[in-house]
Amino acid sequence: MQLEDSVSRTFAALADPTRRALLERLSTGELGVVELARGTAMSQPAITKHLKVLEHAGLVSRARLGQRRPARLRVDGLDEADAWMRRARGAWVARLDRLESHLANSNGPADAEEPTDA
Amino acid sequence: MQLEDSVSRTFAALADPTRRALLERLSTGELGVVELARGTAMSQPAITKHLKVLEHAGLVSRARLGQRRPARLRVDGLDEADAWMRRARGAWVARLDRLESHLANSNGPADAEEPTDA
DNA sequence: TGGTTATATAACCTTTGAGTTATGCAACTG
DNA sequence: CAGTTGCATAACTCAAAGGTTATATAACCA
Repeated sequence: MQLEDSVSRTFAALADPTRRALLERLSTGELGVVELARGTAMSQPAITKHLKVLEHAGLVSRARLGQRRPARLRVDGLDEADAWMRRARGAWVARLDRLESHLANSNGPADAEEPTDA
Repeated sequence: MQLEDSVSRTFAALADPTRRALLERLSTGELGVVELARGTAMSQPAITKHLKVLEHAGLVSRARLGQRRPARLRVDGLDEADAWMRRARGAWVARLDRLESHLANSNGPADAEEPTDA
């Protein structure tokens, strides 16, 4: 996971409901590890690990505030993943549109569905 | 993974660069397993597995076309995950905005940063 | 019918992920 | 100083992810 690209790290970080819940809670303000651990039925080390994953994905940053290291959301951490999704959806929809118009124009578009390789 | 929620399945599916590459290739049209396997340096069973993950995430559907079972993109498969990201980003930005205006109005907003618990 | 092609499944291996408890360490507090 | 609090790390378990090869199934072709 260390060697993966940024988009993969972000999606992987978001793929865990526990981590998404942490992000939601952090949207109300910075919180420390112990505070995050309360109310999750999970141990403190587990939270630390999840925070490390989120930090690696660029979704949170850790501060140094005396004895505490509160986690803070990084809003732009979503940018790359969001861009990927937006681009993907755009391309897919565009293709479906082309396909529909093709279907409307000609009446024998089967060759667009049947790959030449098979 | 079977028991996970839909958003988690989608993000997990997108977290693998191989699967994202498959999706990109599928955006040019339906493709069968063997065709997808060509050019990926991966075995055919691996592709079948990835397709199953993508199908479970609602990102592709499999057709039955004679002997072949071509995979087709499902555009709306991204909807839930996209909605989560959009909602999250909205909430985060909103909070940062509140924080900034708060900082601009009063000059002692430290209590908004220091959780009462610590 | 027999052979080939497309796909799925089985069995296996290795790596990673997510969690635990126990412990260390640094910083604050009396 | 001693004690406590916040967090990190170590060492471990267990399950799942991602890949492989070998094999089964099923449809097409001659």
